[in-house]
Amino acid sequence: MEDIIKLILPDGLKKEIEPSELKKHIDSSNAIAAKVNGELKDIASLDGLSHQSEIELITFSSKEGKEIYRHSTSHVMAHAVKDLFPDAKLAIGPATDEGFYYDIDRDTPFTPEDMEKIEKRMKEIIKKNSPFVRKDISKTEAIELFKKMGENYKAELLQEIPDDSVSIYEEGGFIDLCRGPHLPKTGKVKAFKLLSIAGAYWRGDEKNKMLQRIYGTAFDNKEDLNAYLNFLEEVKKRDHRKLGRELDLFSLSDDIGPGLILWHPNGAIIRKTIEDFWRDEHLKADYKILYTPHIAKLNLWQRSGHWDFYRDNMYSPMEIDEVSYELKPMNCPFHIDVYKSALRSYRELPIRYAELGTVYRYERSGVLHGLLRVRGFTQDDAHIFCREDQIEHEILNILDFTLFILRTFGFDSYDIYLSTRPEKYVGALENWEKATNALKQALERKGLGYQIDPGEGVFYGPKIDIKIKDSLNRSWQCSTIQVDFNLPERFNVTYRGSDGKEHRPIMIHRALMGSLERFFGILIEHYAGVFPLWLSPVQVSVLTIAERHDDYAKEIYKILRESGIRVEIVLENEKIGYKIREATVRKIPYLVIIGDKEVSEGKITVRKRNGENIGPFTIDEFIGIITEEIRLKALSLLPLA
RNA sequence: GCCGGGAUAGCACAGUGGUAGUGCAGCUGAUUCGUAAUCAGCAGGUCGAGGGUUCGAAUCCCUUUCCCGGCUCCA
Repeated sequence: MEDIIKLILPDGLKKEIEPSELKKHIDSSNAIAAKVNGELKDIASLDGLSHQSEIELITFSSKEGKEIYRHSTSHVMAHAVKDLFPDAKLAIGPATDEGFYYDIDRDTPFTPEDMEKIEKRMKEIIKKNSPFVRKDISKTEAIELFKKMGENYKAELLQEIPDDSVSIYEEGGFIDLCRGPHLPKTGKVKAFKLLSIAGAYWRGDEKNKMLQRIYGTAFDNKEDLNAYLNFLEEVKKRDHRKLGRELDLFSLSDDIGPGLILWHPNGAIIRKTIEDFWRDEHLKADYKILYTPHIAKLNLWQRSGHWDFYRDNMYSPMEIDEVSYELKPMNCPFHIDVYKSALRSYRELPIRYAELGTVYRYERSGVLHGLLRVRGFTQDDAHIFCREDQIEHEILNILDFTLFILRTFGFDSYDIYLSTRPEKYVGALENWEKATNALKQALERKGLGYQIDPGEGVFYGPKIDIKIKDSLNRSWQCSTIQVDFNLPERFNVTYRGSDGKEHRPIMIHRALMGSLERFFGILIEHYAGVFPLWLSPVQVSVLTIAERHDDYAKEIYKILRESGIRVEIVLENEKIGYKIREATVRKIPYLVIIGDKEVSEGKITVRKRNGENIGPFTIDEFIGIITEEIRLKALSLLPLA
């Protein structure tokens, strides 16, 4: 048999080559590993391959390549840590989507200075360019080896590996348990950076010991590393907590309590604008708007099952006239009660109740985070009561509606997940089947790509989650659509069918933005605080050059205000440069400049947020332009005017 | 909740045991000015809270609240 290798180059090009030519291709493509007949292998293992095989060369540019690259870097880091701190015990050190980490057990915590030392040592290890050498040994041998080295976490991991033979990797005298593959040599690591230290439980279980996790990232060139570090800077600049303070949008107060948001006027007007939009669109989509109380009798929550399933997230009951009441963590039982306030006919269905419902949930103190994770928040909630045969159609409607709302804010790329039946569930298997299929069908009919999250559904029904991608391509989960068989059962919700008998409706829970607080936080970061005109707290600022222009400016201001524009006027005794700077820092979309020229012509000059000057306009022309931009909810300032 | 770090004027920060500081913001005055910061003066602090050590604590110790980075969890 002829020795032919089917080679797949990193760019996807296929070639048939002689084994002797392989090395040349590896070198020229800068491959760091290879897939042999679909299995990931070290470069070194390719030597002497003489049979017909298919070899795909892997470089950093592929997802697998990055993973191998960063995983190897984490080994180098562990090596450096062991060199500097021999008492440290190693746990696990995998690659992540953006980098890598290594969990380490050591009595004294690592300091930023330690990180510098570790980085320095890593550079030395990389400079030595020692090869990563794989060795296959028996499991018992391996356990003994790691026990002797004092690496009891590794020994524990080994106990659970079912195979008899395991692989270890050695590099410059440093040995680690590892499935591989790895870079051929440490010198392949071209650019890396240690980023942070944090606590992490051994195996992610809070009952276990807290270890120290060192995070880092690695790239195959300095430019990409720097680009990534710049991205992290950009994320910091956009932090909604920072922008929230700078733009005076919201605050948290020690005196009020953690996880409870104060919406300042600038944030509140944005929220009001979003709420108005939300309500208008819901009415158009044939939803009915509800308002319901913030507390209800404990009994209600017992009946709904929340008291059993959700108690950890609920606040302690309060006694009112010897009856226990609970702060609501969800809106559903209230909507059910409204449904039940009358006898319902099959002709009425679907009934769609929507509410901007404020709920309170206990979140552990360590997880609170600005607007993104809070204890009191307003859900853009709705519950749809429908017949079984209406589910698919309703889901289709909701999907359209959701994507429309999200697109309005500039979110047009999504990851969609379909979560199926978990181990603990209620309801008949057959219903689960039907509902899951209805969700699938709807997604497929919309041509929406989705992933299945097996077993990740809620105990009462399957669900669709939509994760949006923001302008930095980060994913956020906001929208959720959940089918529920449980609550209609528990509350004995019925409708009268065409047969005159009682039937059980299906309930669909759905939220589009999720929580207004969280969505607002995401919006702030998505826009970097530069809100589109329709959302901007101050849409136009009228600035004067000198005091003699005040009267004319006040007239302009009055006209704008009376046209429904959110406008302010700055009559301060300051130079125009100062006023423009102040307005620019506050990211105000349009500045109306009034000086001698404008007063004499009876017109206005406009400076756009991006620094561009437009005009002169008559005030009516300008109002025409911006009211149109507001009406369209345009995402960026109109290019021309 | 857990591990680590932190809290000093409205904001951003300096201050390692000996009289609490800087910049911006604020107030007052001067300046009347054409596209990202005019100048001068003034005022502003229980140094997160409580306790302790000390002749003396923003500084050292303990407790506590809150914040930050993670873990776990989630909208």
